[in-house]
Amino acid sequence: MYIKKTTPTLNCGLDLVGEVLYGKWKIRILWFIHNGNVRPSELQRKIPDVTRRVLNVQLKELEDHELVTKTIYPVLPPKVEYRLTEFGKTLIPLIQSIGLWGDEHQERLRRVILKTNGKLDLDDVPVS
Amino acid sequence: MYIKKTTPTLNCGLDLVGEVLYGKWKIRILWFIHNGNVRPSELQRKIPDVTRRVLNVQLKELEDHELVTKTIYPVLPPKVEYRLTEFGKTLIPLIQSIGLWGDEHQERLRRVILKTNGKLDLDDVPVS
DNA sequence: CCGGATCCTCTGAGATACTG
DNA sequence: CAGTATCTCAGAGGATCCGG
Repeated sequence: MYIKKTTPTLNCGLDLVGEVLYGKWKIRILWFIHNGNVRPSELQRKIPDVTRRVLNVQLKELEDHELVTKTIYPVLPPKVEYRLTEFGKTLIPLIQSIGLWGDEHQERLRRVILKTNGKLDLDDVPVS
Repeated sequence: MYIKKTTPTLNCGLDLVGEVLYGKWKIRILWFIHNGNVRPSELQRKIPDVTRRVLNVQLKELEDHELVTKTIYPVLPPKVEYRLTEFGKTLIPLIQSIGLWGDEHQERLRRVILKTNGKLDLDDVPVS
């Protein structure tokens, strides 16, 4: 899940949040970082579908938006760590609530999503 | 602000929420509908930047996902009303929390967003 | 282990015009 | 007032390769 940039006019709080959370993997990244320092390679293992390039791009944006900080250790092999800023941490409860809501309504959500996507499991559909 | 479809594998609640909230205007639509019945023309006045086509597409998806219901009155001129389902209503507190967080951190958010976008309001910048 | 640069794909969403 | 059909396009994000 991710939130995407949209509004030309940034009036309400909802718009502003959209700006900083925009990006396909932002929310997941924040979630995985939320308890401790994380290295890029760990992140990639946790989120296997994202490529390194995109991961870096989105981390950079999160950094620019002051939600995470990046620490570079001048060692060999290179070591980099990300962690949430205090500001970033204030976002975690929200992400958690959203995740909880999703968990609570998991069955219904799966049902309506499947219904809509038309990705019915053809395996289960009788030919009749 | 909007949440976009993403995850091929729908494992956690976060992913599921992403599926149903995916769409550039979904969250705003839900927000505007959240206290009462709303007609398409009203929605468009509230969200002037969206086109009728896209509005219809997203409303249809919200309907398919059982977050809103559509009522068609067989009268002339045509009259249509949308309202939240009970399921849809359970989502409102989350949207509200996000909006509140955005409002609370409004100034900081504007700052970092402007900094990043580089879209400084040239009007307000003294020539000096 | 880490990041950056290039190239390419794909699809959501805008514009427009037409019907009931 | 409400809905649908085409056409088009930007740009987010994926694939790959290379360099420190």
